[in-house]
Amino acid sequence: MAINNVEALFAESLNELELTKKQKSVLRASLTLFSEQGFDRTSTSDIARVAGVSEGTVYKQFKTKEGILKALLGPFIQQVLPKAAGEFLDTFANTNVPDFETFLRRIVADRLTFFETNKLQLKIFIQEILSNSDMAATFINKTVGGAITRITAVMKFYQQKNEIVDWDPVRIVRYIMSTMLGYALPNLIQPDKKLNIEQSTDEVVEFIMRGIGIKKS
Amino acid sequence: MAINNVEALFAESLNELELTKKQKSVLRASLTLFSEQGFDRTSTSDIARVAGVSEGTVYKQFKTKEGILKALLGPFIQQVLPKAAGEFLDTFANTNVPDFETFLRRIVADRLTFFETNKLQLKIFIQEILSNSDMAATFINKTVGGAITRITAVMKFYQQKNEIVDWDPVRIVRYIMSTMLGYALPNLIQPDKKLNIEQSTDEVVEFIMRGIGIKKS
Amino acid sequence: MAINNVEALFAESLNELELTKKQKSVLRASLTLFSEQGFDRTSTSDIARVAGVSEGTVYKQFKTKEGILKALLGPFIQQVLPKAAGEFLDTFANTNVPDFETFLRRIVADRLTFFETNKLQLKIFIQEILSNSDMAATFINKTVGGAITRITAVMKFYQQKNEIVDWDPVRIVRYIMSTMLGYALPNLIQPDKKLNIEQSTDEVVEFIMRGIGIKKS
Amino acid sequence: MAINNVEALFAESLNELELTKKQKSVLRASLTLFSEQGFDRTSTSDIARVAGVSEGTVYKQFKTKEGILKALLGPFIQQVLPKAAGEFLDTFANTNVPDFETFLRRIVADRLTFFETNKLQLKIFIQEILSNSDMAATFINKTVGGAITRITAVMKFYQQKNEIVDWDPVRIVRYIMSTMLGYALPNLIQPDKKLNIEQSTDEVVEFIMRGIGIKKS
DNA sequence: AATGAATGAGTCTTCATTCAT
DNA sequence: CATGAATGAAGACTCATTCAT
Repeated sequence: MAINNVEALFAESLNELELTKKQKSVLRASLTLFSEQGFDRTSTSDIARVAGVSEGTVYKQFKTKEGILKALLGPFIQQVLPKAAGEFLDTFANTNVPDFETFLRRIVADRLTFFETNKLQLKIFIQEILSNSDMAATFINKTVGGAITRITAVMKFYQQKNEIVDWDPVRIVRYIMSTMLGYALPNLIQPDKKLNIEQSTDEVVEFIMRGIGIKKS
Repeated sequence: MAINNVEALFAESLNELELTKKQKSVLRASLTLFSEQGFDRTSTSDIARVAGVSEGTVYKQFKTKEGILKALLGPFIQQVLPKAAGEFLDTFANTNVPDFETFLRRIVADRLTFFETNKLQLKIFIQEILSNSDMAATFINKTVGGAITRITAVMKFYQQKNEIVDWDPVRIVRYIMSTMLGYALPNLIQPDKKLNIEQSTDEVVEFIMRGIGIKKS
Repeated sequence: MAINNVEALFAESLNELELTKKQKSVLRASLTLFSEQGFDRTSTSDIARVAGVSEGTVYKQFKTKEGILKALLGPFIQQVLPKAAGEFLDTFANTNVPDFETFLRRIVADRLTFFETNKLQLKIFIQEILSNSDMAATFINKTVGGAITRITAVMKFYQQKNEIVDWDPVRIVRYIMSTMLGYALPNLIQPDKKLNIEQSTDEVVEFIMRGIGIKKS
Repeated sequence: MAINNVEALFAESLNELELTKKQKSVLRASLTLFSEQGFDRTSTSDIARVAGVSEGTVYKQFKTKEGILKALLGPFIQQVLPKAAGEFLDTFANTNVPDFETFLRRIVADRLTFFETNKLQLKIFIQEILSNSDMAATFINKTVGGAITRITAVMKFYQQKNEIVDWDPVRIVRYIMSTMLGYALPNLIQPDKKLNIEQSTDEVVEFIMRGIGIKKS
């Protein structure tokens, strides 16, 4: 069964929910099971068993199985890009505008930490995006669109300062993201392995700076 | 239902099968449906309907639903990395060893073409890898392991020629792959859009060469 | 779920119950919901919500969902026929025995008023009788049987006075009841429409008197 | 769960369905069970067991439990009133217009036979009408409305011939129907008892003719 | 070879009922 | 007394798979 109201995914927030201990246990069990086996291969009786509650309890707070998915992914999605964008803006709010490498390092470290913290949600999110075209479309429209505009502004700023190459900002963002993804992806497939954030950040920044930076003579 | 014998996925090859017109139609329908909705959200009756055959016919050649998946992914998986590795070896078989950029351009163009051609299989493959840990483990053991060894040799070769930075070859391969992935991924989510192979190759190579290349003075 | 102890339905009386404001609210909500959607399509949580109480409160007074039904129908059933029979007896207690038309008019007006007042209970009662054979059997045995005897006596009285045709009293009662039913039934289906008691009584009596009356020459 | 597409009930006809032996068995079992226990108190596993088939088979032809209900009631509803109305028209197609008593006797015998033959469907139909307001509304709009017009014409015809009293035709029809109902209803509650059509018809006609007929002097 | 009716285990979901707070 | 979280037994429905025709 496909997810009907993907819109709702982006509207609700987990924080607003009053969750009892058992209901949190349901979410924890669902997070594990969905990420390990996928949404469709996880039955609600699996969830109940792992959460140590009855199946009825699973449905008390989350009216449907999809409801659990929404409760898990909603807060996640709201932070994937928006927070990054917020970070950019905060950066400019500071009078001390950093050089691009400092800026990049901050972003990369922040996002790698976010990915590592939300590894399981990210895995579930990707699973859904690959088998639910609505999900993908809505995500792109609601989330990606707005972020691109702001990020582009940042890139142009550093391009004018002649710190990075004069490529299409979208292209630059693509490289930053895909390089980070190169470090994050293997950990999605084997979630028990932990990402070394510091080293990864150093490596990503080193590579990206070579790839798009401009050496001042 | 999880896939039981992932091992078998790597053993069988579609080529060995004698397929009638109707059976090919079943595979074509399955490829489309699996990639659009995911394996679990696709029912065998969906497949039969889209393929224009009876459900009985679906089960004539492919004993189970998983059998269809194996028939689709088996040949694909055997080519994801192995063929790339083969390409490397062929390169060395030639006496005319090219410079790294030429070598890189050939690999990138080849793999981007492969991804574009096998977009749907790739999408299904990723879906499975994310919800079937057996699949991931077997893939890594059987396929990735062997490729790494050979690729490492190639990288070291060019490092000794001082054409690329002296980083861990695995790290370099990670960047090459993730940069390509940055171009391929959006097309997985929206498979109707076609990748401009030439331009993408140019851009990938340009970025990678800046990122890991060493300018000869 | 079928009703187990229909017997009990006829034993208990609502009057014996001490009902708090909230419990009356439960009964009122149940009456509305049962009559609109039927007993089975009404959930106890619906009742609790409409009554503005918690589900626990619903079960405080009425041990089971069937208990609510019994509380609603018990008093109703005890009045459907018995009171009519009582009416007959009272009539004879009077020394002024009325002519049949007067007698009939009194009965019809009384029963139509009763139906109109207890429209919702009647609707629920019919629903139950049609899907609960125990209910029907018990009702006939306990309630109808006794009434018939007394009513027969009344009919024979008027037949001997040569006011009505000499048909089987059961047949005559059938016509009286079915003619009244002809006016009551449409209002069961559309309970918001109100029955015009006076006009209906006039019409019923006019028709019945033509049908079974004997003109004195 | 209420019935969603009552409209469909009136559109489809059982005759159009190709039913296998087992599927007919499902309908037969459903007819019995629904009429005995009611729609809601009958589970699909009950139906399967009584029909001697698997639960899957129940759902092969009738996509939902409601689908079975529609298959049972659709053909019934199309004949409740329409056929009666058709009968009237056919009567007028004959040059030998019968007197009202002959006409009435024909109608009553026909409808009592219909009720007796379709006793179980009628019982189910009434159950549904009492717990599904959509059902009632649609039935009245689609079926009753049209019939009234034609029946009214017939009544006026006999009124002009001075054979029956000059009451509102709707009122007359009400008496005819409710008197018949008086004979049919007890058999709904105890469906194993068979209605004596001939005697019932005689009695109904005798009573109705007294009630609305006009004696020619 | 092909069909599609038939199967039955398994899934999501509802709901009457209980009980700790 | 009142609450509502928790339970678990059904119930409607799906679907991979089989097999007689």
